[in-house]
Amino acid sequence: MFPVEFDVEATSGRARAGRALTARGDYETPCFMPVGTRGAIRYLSADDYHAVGARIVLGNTYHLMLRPGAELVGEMGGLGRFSGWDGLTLTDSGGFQVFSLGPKIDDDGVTFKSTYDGDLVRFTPERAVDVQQMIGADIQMVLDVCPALPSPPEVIDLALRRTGEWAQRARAHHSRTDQSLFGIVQGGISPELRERSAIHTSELDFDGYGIGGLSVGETRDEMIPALSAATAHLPVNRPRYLMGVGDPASLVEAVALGVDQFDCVMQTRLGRHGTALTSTGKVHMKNVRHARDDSPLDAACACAVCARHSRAYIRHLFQTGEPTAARLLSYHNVAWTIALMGAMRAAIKDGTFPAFRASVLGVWA
RNA sequence: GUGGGCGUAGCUCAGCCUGGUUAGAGCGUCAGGUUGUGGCCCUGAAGGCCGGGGGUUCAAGUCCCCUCGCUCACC
Repeated sequence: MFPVEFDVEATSGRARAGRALTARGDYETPCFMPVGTRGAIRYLSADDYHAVGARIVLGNTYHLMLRPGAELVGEMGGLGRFSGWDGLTLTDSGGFQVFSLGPKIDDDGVTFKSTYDGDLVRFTPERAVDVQQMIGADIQMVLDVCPALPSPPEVIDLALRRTGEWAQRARAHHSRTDQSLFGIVQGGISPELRERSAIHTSELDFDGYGIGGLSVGETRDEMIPALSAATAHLPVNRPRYLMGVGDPASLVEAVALGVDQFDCVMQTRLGRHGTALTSTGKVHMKNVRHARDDSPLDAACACAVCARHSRAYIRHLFQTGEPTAARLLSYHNVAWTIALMGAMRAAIKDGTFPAFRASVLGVWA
């Protein structure tokens, strides 16, 4: 386990601007990590990752294990080298697939039916660590149990207990010293359970801490107190990662509560299907009102798509089903979100974060 | 020219045989949704002189006659 150091460079209330160190380099926070589930951010290539300002790109253990296989990725030099990406990488453990694919769960692990060929796939905390060590991302996540919300208390409680036990097993099993391992806090929308989970997970002394099981059906008003309870009981000198959350209002609220990094598929999913994130809110690019609009997606955006292309052109590409449409909007949405995180970081450092937060909430809340 | 088939939403078609609320579907269009990703998926809306005319009937997209258009086969 690589002992991540996390330097808090500036604070504004509970919000932090920081720098985290991994074996292969550091990253500045607050940080948005685009999702490349199967080894690529959809429609983008490694060259683009730099251009949109990404520093860490996600991969998914479950998907990569099935195709092309963890051994193969390892043989090819690990996820970063395999995908031609010289920035940092993080693999999600497959815990979210426990939520999204509904496998059989027992105390020892989970059994998936492969989404590719129907084969049964057995996953335990130890197996998740082994597979992720082969895939070789800079940061790996423990296998957790992510229940849907709302779920009955006994379901949340069982998920919490298993996540805690599995975290301990993963921690004990992890051996790669050039790779960081993050634990994951669960507990539904209950502040009490979140506090308990945060304390228990912290005692295992991970390199960083994921906060999982949020944005899975609850409202933002339900999410905030649970998130607040979690970050309040996590160590200051380790990065906190709110998993799967990426809408601008939640990003700014989570940063205000001391979260440092995020991932989300929303940016690329919205981009593929025609919605742009802009400084004035969501814009549906398929709408006819853009047909003769020569202006960029967002006049305040510095990305390459906004520098070159009009709304009229992008709408045309969507109307005619050109794959470039999805590419351009995915590119913009990722770049836009990373820029938003950079603006938050700057605002925390120069003392204007409260005003910045209010302005974001004014558009997105 | 003769015989057959087809004309219903922007497109592809159900419905006609056996007449009966306000004529439906898929796709497309328009408007929303999308949160640790299978290029999807979900919700809502707009949009019809049922080719035209005449007839039968209490009632016609539906039955009858005429007509126009498209199409196939045969001369």
